[in-house]
Amino acid sequence: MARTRSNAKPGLRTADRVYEEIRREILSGRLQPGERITEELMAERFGASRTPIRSAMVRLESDGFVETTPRSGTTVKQRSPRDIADIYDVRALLESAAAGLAAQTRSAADLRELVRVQTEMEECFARHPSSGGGEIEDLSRLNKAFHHRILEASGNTTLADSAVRLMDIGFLINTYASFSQEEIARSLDEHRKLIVAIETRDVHWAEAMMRAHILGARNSLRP
Amino acid sequence: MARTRSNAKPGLRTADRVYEEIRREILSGRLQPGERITEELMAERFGASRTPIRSAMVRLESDGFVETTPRSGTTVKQRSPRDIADIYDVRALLESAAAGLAAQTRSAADLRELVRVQTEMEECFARHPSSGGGEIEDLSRLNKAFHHRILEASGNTTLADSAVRLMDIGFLINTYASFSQEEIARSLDEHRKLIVAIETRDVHWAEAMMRAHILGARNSLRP
DNA sequence: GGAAACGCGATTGTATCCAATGTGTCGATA
DNA sequence: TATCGACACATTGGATACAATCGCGTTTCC
Repeated sequence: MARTRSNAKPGLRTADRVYEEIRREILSGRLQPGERITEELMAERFGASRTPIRSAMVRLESDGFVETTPRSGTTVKQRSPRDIADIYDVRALLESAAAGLAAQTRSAADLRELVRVQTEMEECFARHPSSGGGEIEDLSRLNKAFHHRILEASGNTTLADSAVRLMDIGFLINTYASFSQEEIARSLDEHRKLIVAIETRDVHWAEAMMRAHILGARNSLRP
Repeated sequence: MARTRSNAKPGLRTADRVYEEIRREILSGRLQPGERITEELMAERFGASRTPIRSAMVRLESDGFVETTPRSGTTVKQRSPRDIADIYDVRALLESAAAGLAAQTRSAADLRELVRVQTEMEECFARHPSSGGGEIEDLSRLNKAFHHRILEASGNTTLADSAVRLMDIGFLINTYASFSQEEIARSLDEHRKLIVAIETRDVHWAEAMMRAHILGARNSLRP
């Protein structure tokens, strides 16, 4: 079998490329929960040997995206509605604390960046309110960037890392895709208020706003 | 020491054994932060090939114990005092929430187990108050079990997993080893009060007690 | 004498081969 | 016919061989 060796990015490890790609496929739903992943098949798909695939699998399992039972196989991890709800609860806990810290210590650049992302989100939503095609993914990406920036602004990298981890897992169910138009509009409105709270350094408001934002999203999920 | 393929547990993967062992060595301080880990050397030590070592390394990196720079090498991760303090802050956040939930939903078995672990800790401390030898490790292990049980009793596995992750990392600095005798006694006393709070289902007290317990430990750290 | 280029050794990244083990199928037997 | 067991196959786990790359010392050129 001729290994096509698609020499993608120089200096980047094949294992990393595989990890990113499979992760993306899981997050986008192209790989469904419970679906089986065999190393041989993936190796063929990526034109590589099983070695980098295995490396990627170990990371994916450690990051909670797949489940491996020894000598049996690897499957995309299933999550019960209860698990999803739990994830949102913990996110609410972590990110509300981060929002409070961000309100205290945010820099001017943090604020500018938040406004920029928010503006882009609103433009995206205004252009395609019907939300038919791939704009949902843009919206999800921007939303992630928004939350990411607040976490960074908190100044606590452990807090940020823990929350990002949960955000990634939570997006398995592709939040915005299950949101109605009204729910997206409400989410954007909450972002705006969050920005004001952080801008005016209103710690308690920022905390409460973030908590409400995330718990609200949790209750809007339709499995 | 010749590690001669002692495969103690049948059915357990070598990679898992290596992961556990290296992790333990990092946590116990036998592998110092910044120290280099070469696959070849580890393979020799474990009487295995590089393959399971690599697998373990990927997991260790994903779990935040080591750092790998491509084609350069793997080193035990360095953490600044600020990072350590941050970890404790997040633990306080997560575990206080868990304590509150545990106070609400704990079973009789949960409570019994907490009392059992606590009793064992106190006996251990009473036997060796001078804390010279390996009793510190017993104490650390029991302490971990105590916190672990409360996290489980919370009923939120995501919450528990996130906190356990941080606990493991935090023990890089081997909490109890830096505690004075008085500080250990105080810690045990806080555990007792925590048990009472959970027993009587006093949610707010349990939360506050846990927060105080962890933040107190943070402030007792001497780097 | 200093700086850049070259080459060597050390170490990681990938491929492939072999071993171990779980799974499913097919058949024998009560 | 249902159940148990053995055997073949599929798939992962580990070992080994090879390739790529980085660090660093040496050498050479200006």
